[in-house]
Amino acid sequence: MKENFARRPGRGRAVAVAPRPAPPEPGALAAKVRTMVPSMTRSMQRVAETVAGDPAGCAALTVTALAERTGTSEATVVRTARLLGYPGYRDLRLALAGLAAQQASGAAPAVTADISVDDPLSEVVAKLAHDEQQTLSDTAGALDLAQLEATVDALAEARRIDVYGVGASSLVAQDLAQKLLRIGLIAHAHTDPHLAVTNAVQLRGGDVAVAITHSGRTVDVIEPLQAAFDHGATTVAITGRPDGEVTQYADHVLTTSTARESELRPAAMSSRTSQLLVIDCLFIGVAQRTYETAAPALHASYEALAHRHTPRER
Amino acid sequence: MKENFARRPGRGRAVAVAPRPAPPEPGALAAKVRTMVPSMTRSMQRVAETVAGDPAGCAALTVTALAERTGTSEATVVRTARLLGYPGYRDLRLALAGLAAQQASGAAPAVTADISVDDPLSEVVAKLAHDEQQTLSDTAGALDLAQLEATVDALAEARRIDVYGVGASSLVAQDLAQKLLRIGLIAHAHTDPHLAVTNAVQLRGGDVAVAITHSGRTVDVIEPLQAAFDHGATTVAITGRPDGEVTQYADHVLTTSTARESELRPAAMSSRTSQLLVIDCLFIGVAQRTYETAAPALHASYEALAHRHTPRER
DNA sequence: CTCACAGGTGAAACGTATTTTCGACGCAGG
DNA sequence: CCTGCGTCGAAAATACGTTTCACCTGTGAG
Repeated sequence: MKENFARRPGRGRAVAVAPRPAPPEPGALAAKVRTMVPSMTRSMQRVAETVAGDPAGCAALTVTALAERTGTSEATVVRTARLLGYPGYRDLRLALAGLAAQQASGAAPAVTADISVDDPLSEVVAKLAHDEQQTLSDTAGALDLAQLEATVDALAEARRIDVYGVGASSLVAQDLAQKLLRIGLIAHAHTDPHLAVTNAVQLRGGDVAVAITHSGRTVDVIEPLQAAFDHGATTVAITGRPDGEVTQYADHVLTTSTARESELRPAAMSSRTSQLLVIDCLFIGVAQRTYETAAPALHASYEALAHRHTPRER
Repeated sequence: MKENFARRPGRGRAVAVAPRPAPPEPGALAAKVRTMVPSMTRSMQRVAETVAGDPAGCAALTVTALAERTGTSEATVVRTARLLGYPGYRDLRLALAGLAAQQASGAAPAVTADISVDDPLSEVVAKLAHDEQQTLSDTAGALDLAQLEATVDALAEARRIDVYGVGASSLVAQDLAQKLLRIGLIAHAHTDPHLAVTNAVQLRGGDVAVAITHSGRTVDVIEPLQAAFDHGATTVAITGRPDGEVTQYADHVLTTSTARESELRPAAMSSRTSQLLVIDCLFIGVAQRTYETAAPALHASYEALAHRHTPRER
């Protein structure tokens, strides 16, 4: 496309289409429309106003469709786009899509309310996601890095690691054990309180015991931790209640945070998110410190599972 | 396996990507790219990553230009756009413009860097928390509400519910089963593939089977789901790969999203966050629908555990 | 080692959307 | 009524997006 010197010379206003007069604006389109409208012909005004009134809708339209909708022709639509500072309709349309996305995202009214019985599912999803995100930032912000570091160091050099958790926390305990096993450490999660105590008394200095309990008062978890503590193991408590009984027997305490709970959303639910974040931090921390052995171990465990997947597809 | 699905004639197989799988999303594009990239061919991956890396820049490009920039052909670009859920490149471009506008206005630089071996712990915590938050919004944004609703309905009225998951997903499976049990449903999580199949063949119409697998290709989970499917149960797949084999035997597919993975952060890690959010949504949804029985059941299970906590409080 | 096959890939044909051209029409002032 | 000026849209011209199809590459069987 050659230079457009054949442009109409008569109208001084319509010079918006010089080589590059101004970069097409992102969202200040409505304003542009307002300032330009007076200098437009009737047909162009219709187009401009339609576009400004419903960016999202118009972004979905082709020139032809928009022309029909405004009762004008394609040529007029293109002319309007030019007047608004875009090289052509295609670019106006792009800007329109951007504008639509902006005002759509701006319309996020922040969902902090509780989940209620008659919330539609879309609301439930939004609220849950929001709550968990909140829990994550709370946890990350409140984590005691010194305690975390100490725990990581202890884990990285442990001869053997026991993890205690019952109920909802048992899953978190298993998650931690699984992860540590994957990088070559000797870790075991105990769900049965009797077996947990039985194992705990086998621990000695250099071993690590981790207790996970949201309430900090779960006896089934406190007992094995105490046993481990008494036998000289390094003990760690991951709990939402730093003042709970469990911390009495813990060398290191990692505090998880609690989200607002409601009838439909028991505390166990949000505490899990928080606990898992702490677990992940521990895992990464340990993996970093034992990178030489962790990396190949991770790889090996991945390889070992490959044949358990269906072969085809990429 | 036999083809005894004549009982339910209307049942479609392998239709996870039907004519209109999901309306093209506005901003959840980066997430979509991540979930789809693994199932893409090399050339398509290049296109998808270029597009995800510089939405603003790419929005200004024509098919031809983008093809050249990625060293591929127009055909590949269009194919990629299709795979991402858009009718064609034109619409992908529109979405790109929207995304660009969004992140321009958001202006949040975000710490998206990978976690590396020598990051200090404070950095690790921040990055992990951020990544998981990202995963949560991605998942929430990409969740197919219709599928979710259908699943919730099926679960709420199920005579019996079986959940399959192995490895990291087994914890998620257990979590779901635990939660459903708490509100009075008959749910069981199967970790042992043999037992899972054995149980699956006992299912019949009105029962629900849920398979959880990030890869979508875990045979130990696919087999029981197929057995359940063949026996007339309503089947649900929770997977990060909507094109995986598991979806062939699933009446409803719930897609989880995938975060960027790195050497220190295997995919299983972020998929868990995503899976758990889906689980929670299912749980709340079911609890809402069965509120009359769910509320007292929740209360009862809470009471039952009270004596397991140390009496004193601070 | 060769062959046949499956699937990914891009060149080019094809159809559609956008842009440009050009003449018709309306209107004001001679 | 004619003339000049400017708006407007139909249709031609072009750019762009989409589809087709043949090639190429890698793979598994003979």
